[in-house]
Amino acid sequence: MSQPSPRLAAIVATARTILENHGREGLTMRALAARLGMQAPSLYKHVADKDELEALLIADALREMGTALRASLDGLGPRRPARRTAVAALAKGYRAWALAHPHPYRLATEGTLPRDRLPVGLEAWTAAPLVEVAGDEDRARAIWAFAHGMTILELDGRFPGGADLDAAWDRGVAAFA
Amino acid sequence: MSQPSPRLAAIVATARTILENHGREGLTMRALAARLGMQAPSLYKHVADKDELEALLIADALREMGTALRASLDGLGPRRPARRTAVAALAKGYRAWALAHPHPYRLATEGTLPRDRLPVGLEAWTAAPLVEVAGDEDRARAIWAFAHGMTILELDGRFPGGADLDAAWDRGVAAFA
DNA sequence: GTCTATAGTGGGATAGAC
DNA sequence: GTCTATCCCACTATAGAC
Repeated sequence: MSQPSPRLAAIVATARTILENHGREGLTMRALAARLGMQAPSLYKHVADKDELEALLIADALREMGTALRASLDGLGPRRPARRTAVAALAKGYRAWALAHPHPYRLATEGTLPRDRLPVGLEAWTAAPLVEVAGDEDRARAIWAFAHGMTILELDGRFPGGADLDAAWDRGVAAFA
Repeated sequence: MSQPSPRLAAIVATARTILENHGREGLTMRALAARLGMQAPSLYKHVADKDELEALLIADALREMGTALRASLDGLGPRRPARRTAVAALAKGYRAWALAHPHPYRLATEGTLPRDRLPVGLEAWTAAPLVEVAGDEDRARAIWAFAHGMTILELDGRFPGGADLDAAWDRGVAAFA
């Protein structure tokens, strides 16, 4: 594992800022270069292509999500919580991270995951807290589908204006407890 | 309500074919015109812009989804089924339609819904079977989120290769029964 | 490692003649 | 309602000089 050059780290950090502020479509090689005070072609000395840059951003997002999920469980204290308590905590942490970082969340969860370009084991590491709490993989997948569905539908403005999304989340958490 | 011209109907039908075969990105005004044996600018005599064309396709998809959901319930016979039975039937019909028409499903469920350009009441009509079966709107939203999450994650290849998705669906259906 | 220049691709949309 | 001609935009990526 070689350390990334500081220059590359700066590029990724700036790309993340643009992603947060302007979404995936706003993240162009030109915009990124301009913000770094360089020309777009120069970026290709640091990154093979745009897909590689996106993969780096996805990896960052997955690491942050995994950290957020673990922090949610840590907040419950040292004793092993009831499953419903744990699922509720994970759901809360999941939703909170996604709403705080909608564009990185989309990048990391929509479309095909570039598994070839991600660190080995990262995807599983991110999901591990949920798998552990759910008890088995089938339930974990169902809970994840519920959480992702609620999140992406909320981000896309799919629920009616007056919808009580807290209540819908509670229904799902209760169902899977 | 004026009837659409037969020409417009043909344009939408051809657009649907391209969408089914090549996805949203494959549906360009040029490709559509070529398939119709005309030039791209001519399309603008029938449609204001590409967004309007997409809205027509979304409306078609919503009508088909609503029809498919109703057919799923009709298949259960004249007697009022138990909720779990009804939810299972809706889930099966929902997933089947989406897998049979992945690109129209994506178009109709991903991103912002152009409500201004859709027939009034269509969105609610599509969702009505689920709302009725669920009993209340919070549960309906939770079930929809689960179904959409399962569907879109499956379409995006997000589950591991060996995942038993039938089992995950069953878990969700059972949870919401 | 940065630059300039530019290739190559693709897209949505309009003007005006017929 | 269709055509031709065309504009404008934006993007990724490469070549070669410095």
